[in-house]
Amino acid sequence: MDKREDILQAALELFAERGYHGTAVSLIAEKAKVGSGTIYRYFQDKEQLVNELYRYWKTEVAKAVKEDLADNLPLRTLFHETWSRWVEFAMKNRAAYSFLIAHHHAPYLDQASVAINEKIHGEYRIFFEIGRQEQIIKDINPELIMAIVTGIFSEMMREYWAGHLQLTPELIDQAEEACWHAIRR
Amino acid sequence: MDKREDILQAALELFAERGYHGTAVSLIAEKAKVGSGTIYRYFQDKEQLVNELYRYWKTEVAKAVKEDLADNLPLRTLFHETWSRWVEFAMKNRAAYSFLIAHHHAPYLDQASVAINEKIHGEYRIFFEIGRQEQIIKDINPELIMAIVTGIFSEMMREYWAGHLQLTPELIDQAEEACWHAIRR
DNA sequence: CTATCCGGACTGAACGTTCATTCCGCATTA
DNA sequence: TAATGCGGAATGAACGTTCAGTCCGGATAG
Repeated sequence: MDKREDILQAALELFAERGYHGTAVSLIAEKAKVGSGTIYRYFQDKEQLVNELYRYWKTEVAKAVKEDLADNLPLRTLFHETWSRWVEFAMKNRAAYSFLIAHHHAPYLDQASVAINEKIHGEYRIFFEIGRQEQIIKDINPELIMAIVTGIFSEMMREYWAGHLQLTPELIDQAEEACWHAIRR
Repeated sequence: MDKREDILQAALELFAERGYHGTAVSLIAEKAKVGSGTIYRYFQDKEQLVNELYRYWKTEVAKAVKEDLADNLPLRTLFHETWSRWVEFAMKNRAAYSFLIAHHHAPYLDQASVAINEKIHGEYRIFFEIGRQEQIIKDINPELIMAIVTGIFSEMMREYWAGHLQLTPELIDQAEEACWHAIRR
């Protein structure tokens, strides 16, 4: 019984559902089945808790997307593989992905969290920059390419979680293809 | 000097920047230069205030996008016109658009707000459904089409406001074209 | 083996602060 | 004078955080 894990898990779910300011520390304690004081044995304060969560899951997604990924795949194949893994992660870890997009630009994220964010963002962007040079991807600002891909993906997940969209394998493929049409030359 | 307007404007900017739970009523009062009690002369409580704001601006965007819009335009032209108006609105009313996307699925939105949401959502979707029948738009779930378009658009604005993207007229056109490529047949 | 002791993980009541909301007296207008 | 609009101090609930005390498993003493 790892209390630190229990606290992180409870906080993740509550922050994802109710937001940072909408979640009282006592509520996290209750859900994690610990005394509220215990939270302060593991985390300096509420802000450190949310940052630790953010960095942990941001890194987890990046790991899940990258691991055992053959390099020198053609870009279209790489895109397909990445898209699939992203979907798989988001569906397996709804609270985590939901938490990440909700806190993406939150003012209480500290320097370290912002740094991790930019690092990972850059790792994805580089692929589109290469594709652009190879004239596979549209000749437009790679930041816009990133916005298109992440925008489509996160909105699709939001609508799925809101119950407006059924994520069948066909729909996931259709979304991927549409996304590719948006960014390919 | 209309205090009700002052309160709505102050609340809009604060909610957009700091979120609902992150904004104290006293802060709204200070920014609007009224006593905190005055807010309760115009609004039942904080929740009614946020809902009134939401419905007001949701309706405003819809109006701005629709007004004086010729019907029987070809869908591609209609899409261009809508995209342009949407951009114009978002840039002229940063706080309002930012507020709207931040509170899109918030749990404190009441029935009336959700109803307006669905009504306007449906008005947009119908165009894509027609385009689908006319075989101009991809033969996929119209909700996915909606998610693609709103996802690209709102992510683009977020990145612009975060300072990561310069919204030049060319970039706006490029984004529109990319978005069209995603959804056209 | 049993009894006693001990460190520190843990709890939750309590603290000071901040919150949303109410209340009341003053100012303004009629 | 009476009625209304308003500001901001007052109120109590809820917040994040603290801390005195409890509990428990293992070390020590008998």
